Amino acid sequence: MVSIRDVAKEAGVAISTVSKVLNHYPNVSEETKEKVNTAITELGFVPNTIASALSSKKTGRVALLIDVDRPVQAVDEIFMQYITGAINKAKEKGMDIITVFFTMIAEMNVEEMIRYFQSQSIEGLIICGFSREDTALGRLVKSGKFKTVLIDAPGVGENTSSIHIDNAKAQYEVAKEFLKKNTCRKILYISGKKSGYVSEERLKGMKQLADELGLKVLIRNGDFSELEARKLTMQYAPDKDAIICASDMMAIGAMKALIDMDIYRPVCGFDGVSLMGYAGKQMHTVKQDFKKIASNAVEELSRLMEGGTGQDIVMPHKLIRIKYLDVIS
Amino acid sequence: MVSIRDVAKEAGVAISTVSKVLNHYPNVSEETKEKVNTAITELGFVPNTIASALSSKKTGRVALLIDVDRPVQAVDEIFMQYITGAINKAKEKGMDIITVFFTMIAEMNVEEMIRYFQSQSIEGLIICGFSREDTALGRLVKSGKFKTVLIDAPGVGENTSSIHIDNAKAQYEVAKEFLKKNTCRKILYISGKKSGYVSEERLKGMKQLADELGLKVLIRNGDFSELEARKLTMQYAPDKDAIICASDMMAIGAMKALIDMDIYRPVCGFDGVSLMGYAGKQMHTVKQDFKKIASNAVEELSRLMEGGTGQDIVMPHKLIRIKYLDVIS
DNA sequence: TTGTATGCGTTATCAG
DNA sequence: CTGATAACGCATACAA
Repeated sequence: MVSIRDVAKEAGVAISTVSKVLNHYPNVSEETKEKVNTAITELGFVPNTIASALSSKKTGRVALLIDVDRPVQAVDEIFMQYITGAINKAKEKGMDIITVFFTMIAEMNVEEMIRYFQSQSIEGLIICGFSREDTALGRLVKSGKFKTVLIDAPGVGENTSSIHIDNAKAQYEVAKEFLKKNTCRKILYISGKKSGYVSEERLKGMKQLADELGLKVLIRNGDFSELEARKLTMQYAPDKDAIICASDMMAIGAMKALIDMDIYRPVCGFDGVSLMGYAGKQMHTVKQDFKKIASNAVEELSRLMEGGTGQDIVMPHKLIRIKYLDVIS
Repeated sequence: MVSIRDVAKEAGVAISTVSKVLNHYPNVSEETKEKVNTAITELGFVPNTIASALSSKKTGRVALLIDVDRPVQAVDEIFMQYITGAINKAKEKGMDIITVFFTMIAEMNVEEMIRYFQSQSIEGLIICGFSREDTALGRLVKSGKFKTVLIDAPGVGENTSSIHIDNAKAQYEVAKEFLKKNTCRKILYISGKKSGYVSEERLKGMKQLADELGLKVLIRNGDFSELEARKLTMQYAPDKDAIICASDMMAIGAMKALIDMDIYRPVCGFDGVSLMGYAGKQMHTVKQDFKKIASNAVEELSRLMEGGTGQDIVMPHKLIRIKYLDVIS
């Protein structure tokens, strides 16, 4: 392997000089800069990030933590968007990113987690799917050992930022739009998890709209499960006018149930996954740009690692309707 | 940060001794092993993988190369399976894995690719979605600079292994099973890419069956595209008895087209993605365990990196039928 | 503006 | 079986 030392020799300068041009230091004459650069290309020199990291004590490595326990396909779509968005932006910024699944650290206590990430020389974390119940992970974040960006979870602090859409507003808007097309008064609202942040936000939006329009809303928790939504629909839908769900998967479960029951009720979803195109009916939903969100999360993490302080970032959303032919073309 | 040096001091031994117990060298007395280990836990020492890698010149880092250009959802499911399978196994083996998308290296020539992976201290590659047309990537593999495992592509060599199911056999079997339930003679076979390895293998299996059963098969390339399969179905299905596709996505496209045309023909798929549950009809298909395949790929790569020589690995497959209620529960 | 020297935390070689 | 000590490739404070 050709090292900085060989480059120095070839260019007839000192090692430190090479290092300086490599890291774009000021105070290097154009002349020597050129000498070094030609030597670099001639020798095909590749800086060794490992050595660089060891010496500078800056690895630029971050971990993308993802909550994949359940093998649900539409969730795959969302996570793939997160992963591609994050990885591409990381490459662009010269950062190094590894993907870590919750299951890999599920059994660990805080100390073990810290040790694990330290041994991996991780400097920052991006967490998708953080829930209040996950106390170990929560304390890891609070420990301040790592700069952290939380996707879809609150918790802004000195070295923790949060990024998400305005879930309450989005739910309010999509439901409003949905009800404009379908005049209904008795609604079944299938919420997410009982004490989940996004679930609560969306529920808040729904309640606000219900107040404004004087709707009669029955609220049930579907746990973001397609199957659970199916059951709730079968149980409660018959005497309701419409079903509004806090996620597309639940909306699909509800729609499929309605078809099997052979009754029709309009259904409204949330997330904008392409599976909606296969559900049989075109539904209203909220489209989140997961890729962009992850991309911005990486950028925000980079800012934190450079000394910035935590902040709350709100991303835009769109109201859409998804149909099969759009999805496949 | 507490280092090996602190541990040595605490345990009252030399640095090198600590290193030896850390790496499970023989020739270390139980006594000193204990002294060192207690010191380690007391101090909460975490070995620095960066320093270790620099010194040993072994990073244990591998890259998982994935071909995500088209944003197709069922493909997401497959890639997520690959990713989780690979990452979990890598953690288990103490390897370090980064995910790289084809788009990130698409513009590079061989030299640039080599440089990129070297700068990342990558020692091995796992490639999913390699196609003959990708000459730069092909030459990267042949360069021998990195140990490589190819998923679903041929190319066994000194330091290259290949892992895949027996595509010809699987296509033969699933089509046979399918035709046992649906007595047909005139078949539309929608193949994948014209000169793709898996496509050719599957086509081979189909042809063999056609010979055996004296079927009349019209072969068309669907390019693994749902939309293309839809078009082909609309064009050719009316005077055929059944449609057999080289992928589930194309099978779904065909099925949806048939529904829209309001005619019925049995359809057979290949891959076993859960989206099949949403297609409206229960179809025959081949189930691949993508997670296990990726997991084994990592294991194989590890073997290569330890000096093993390349080999061809054939994974098992299953014939199944997917229905909605199975998918969501 | 450039060069020298030291250290980052390990591993590995070789003496003892 | 254990301990010095020289690398590994680079960054950086400091001297020139």
